[in-house]
Formats: sequence, C-alpha cells, structure tokens
Amino acid sequence: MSSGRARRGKASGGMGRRPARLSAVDRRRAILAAAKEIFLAEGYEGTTMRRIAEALGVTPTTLYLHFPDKSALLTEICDDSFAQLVVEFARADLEHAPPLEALRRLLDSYVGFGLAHPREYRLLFMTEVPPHVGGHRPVPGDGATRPDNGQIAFAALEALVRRLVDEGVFRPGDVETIAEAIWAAAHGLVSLLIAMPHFPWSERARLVDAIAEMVLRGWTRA
Amino acid sequence: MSSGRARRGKASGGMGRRPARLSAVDRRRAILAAAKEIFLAEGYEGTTMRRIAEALGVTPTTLYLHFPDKSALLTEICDDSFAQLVVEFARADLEHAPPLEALRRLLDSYVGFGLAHPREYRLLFMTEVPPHVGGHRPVPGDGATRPDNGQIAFAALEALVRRLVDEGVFRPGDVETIAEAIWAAAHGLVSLLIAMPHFPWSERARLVDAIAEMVLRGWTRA
DNA sequence: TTGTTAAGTTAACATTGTTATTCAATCATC
DNA sequence: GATGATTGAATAACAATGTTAACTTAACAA
Repeated sequence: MSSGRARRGKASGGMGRRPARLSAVDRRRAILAAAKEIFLAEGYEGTTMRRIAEALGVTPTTLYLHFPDKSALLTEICDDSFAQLVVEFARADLEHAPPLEALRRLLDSYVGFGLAHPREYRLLFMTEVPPHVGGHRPVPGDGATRPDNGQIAFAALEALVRRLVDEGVFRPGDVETIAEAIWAAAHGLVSLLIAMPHFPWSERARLVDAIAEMVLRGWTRA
Repeated sequence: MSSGRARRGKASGGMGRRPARLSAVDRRRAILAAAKEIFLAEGYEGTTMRRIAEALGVTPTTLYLHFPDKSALLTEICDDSFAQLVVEFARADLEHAPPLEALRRLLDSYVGFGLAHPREYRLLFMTEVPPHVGGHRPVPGDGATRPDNGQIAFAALEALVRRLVDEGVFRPGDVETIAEAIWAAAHGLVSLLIAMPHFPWSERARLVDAIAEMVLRGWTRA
C-alpha cells in the first residue's frame, strides 16, 4: 500500500484540470449525493473526505466550503433518511388499516428502515451524544434544529397503541409504557444486528417475525 | 551529534523517567487496566493509544509489544466485562428455580447489569468495531474459536428457553430464534435508556416490568 | 477597465494508528 | 565479577486522516 511521492502526471492526490464551477447550492447537493453513496458503500469510518472529494473531481478543501466537518455530512444525510422513515410510516397507512395489521406493518417498516440504513440508524439511536466541546464556530448554512422527525415517528406508534388499547385489542395498561416497550423490542433487534454482525443470528426474516409475534401476543388480550 | 543526549527532563509531552520494567504478564495487565479506565471514560474512538501509554508512563510502542492493535484491547476488555455478566447470570441461580421465575430473574439481572454499568454496556454492545482494514495479518495466538464469555452468557439464556419450550411452558418454536428475540427486547430497553437519556421515559421499574411481561406473555402458551 | 465576491486550490498542520530500528536492564553462565 | 543472550522499552519515523490558513481564479457589476 505504499504510495510514492506526488508525481506530477497522474493525479492521485493532485487535481488535473479544474472542475466545473458550481453554485453553492448545486455543489452542496453534489457533495451530499457523493457522500451518501460512499457512506453507504464504505461506512462512516471507512469513508475519507479525500475520497469524497476525489469522486467529485474536487479537492478536499472544497468540502469544507460547504460543510463544517465530516459529521455534518452524516447528520444531513441522516435527516434525509429520517424523513424517509416518516414517509415509510405514513405508507403503512396506520389510520385506515386494522390496528393489529397496522402495528405489524409499522414494526416491519421500522426494522426495514434500520437495517437498510445502519449508518444512519447508528448515528440516530446508538451514538453517544458528545458534550459538544469542540471549538467549532457555527456554520453559515446551519439553521436551527427542526422539530424532531423521530418524535413524530414515536407519536405515530403511541397513537396506534392507544387505539389498540381503546378498542380492547390490547389489554389495558399505560399507553406510553407499552409504546416504549414495543419500541425497545424493535430497536433491540435492529441495534443488535447492527452492532454485532458476527453473532450467528438466525435468519433475518424469522427473527423479525419472532419479534413481531412476541410483541403482538405479548400485549393482546388473553 | 552531541555525545550524550539528555535522556531526562524532557517534560513536555515526552516521557520523564523510565518506567519500572515489568514482566510481560504484569505489563499486559497494567495496559488492560489503564485502557479499560480510559475507554470507559472517553469511549473507544475518543481514546488514543498515546493517551493509554501516557497514563502508564510508557511509550505507545510498548502497547504494541503486548497487543497487536487497538481493537485487541477492546476485545479483551469486553471479554472481562462479559465475565461479570456471566457471574451475574449465575447468581440468578437459573438451574434451581421454576423456569419462568428463572427467566424473569435473568431479565432483571441483565437489565440491572446494563443500567448499573452503562459505560461497559456501551462498550460491549453498542460500540462499532472498525473493520480492521489495515495491513495486519491475524495474530498467531488468536484462535478465534475459544468460546468467549459472551457466548457463555447467551448459552445460559438459550438453555433456559429450551427448558421452557421442552416443558411446554413456551409454545413450540425455534429455540435460538426465541432466545435472540428475548435478548433483543432486553437489549433494546437497556440500550435505549443509555443512548437516549433525554427521552421522557416512563418510570424505570415500570418499563422493566413491561418488557418482562411482554416477553413472558409473548412466548407462553395461550 | 476595475473592483468585489465567491468557488476553488495549494500546501501545510496536528493527530492518529502503527512500525523499523536501536537501546538497556535483567539473568543465566562462564 | 565479566560476558553474552534475551527481552522490555525507547526513538524516530511513516502514512493517512480531518482540518485550516493563505492564495488563486472565474464571474459579474460599476
């Protein structure tokens, strides 16, 4: 893996000709697209800023013109993915389905989302929130944090549980607690699969089934 | 150059006096102890090999005399923590209790362990182990086949589930899958509480109860 | 033309994990 | 005690990473 010194011809590190000059908005979008692709392919740690820049035909410094640091890329990508989750929930059509069916669908889409976006999932639900000690000044484009998409998603689950309890499908109990327990079960599956990929897990589909079954039978009336 | 270099007194970042020369076994132990402390305090990514060495009054190179790389430290420390969990499981006295009672106790001790040692828990089950991408060949002494403590702990759960299925307390099903699902539920609770301390959770005792109830009713015969 | 602005580059900095090489303390043996 | 091997530890570096300071160039308005 030895890379020699920078030779003048081939551009492993040095750029050849200048890239097209894009507007800030377009460059931003292009960076996000490239970053997402590489993050998904190589993982967060496995992705370097240089690699992203190279894919764009741009120097690494350019990335810092549009994003304060590497994690900002992931954060923004995650926010997009989270919106997808909300969409996924909506697509489960919770309002108009039989509630048990709806819960089942919700669990499926939650797990499906997590396993389809393990990077994002890890950042959203498994990352230690740092004390934000760093000496970073605020970013030009960085607005205030919006109302959390995650809370919206949890509210959907909670509403569904309330409906199940009210209709007598679930046995009575504290709706919030039940919703949290169900979330824990789904999250436990996703996060374990993500964090411990070397464990000899059962077949995924069967595992998801087992979790859903446990949740449904665990709360439905005897 | 100059005949005798100043070996001492370079206080700025460098080493002071030579450390006590320890036997390989003792040095290994000392490294593990220091690494564990710092890992727990700063997290895996936040811990540098230099920092560990500094805490020992030793140069970073010394660490590589006793461990192949950074992740090896994490692996070994995790194994120790798992041993604690195994002890906790044994203390639940699974063999001699009615199986449902035993499962309940096992869940309690698992959750208790996680919430009592959130740092260790995070290290064990939530830390990303980097894909070991560098040009390292596997260490000769590393059998990779010896049953680690984590597998022992899981085996205890699995045995208990098998007993419950065999005795007809649980409805029939794949024992491994059921055990994994139960683990997922317990882990989901612990890891969510650890990772999202700001979420407005229900009271802890009630949550633990809800999880246990969901698990037990989820698998017991109708 | 000139001047300003914003997009981009060059060249580095500071850290990181890690290693090739050298030094020195211990210990068995003469 | 002197000698030489063993091995714990240090020095000094390597390459890669995230990141930044300082400079360059395209576009456009006056």
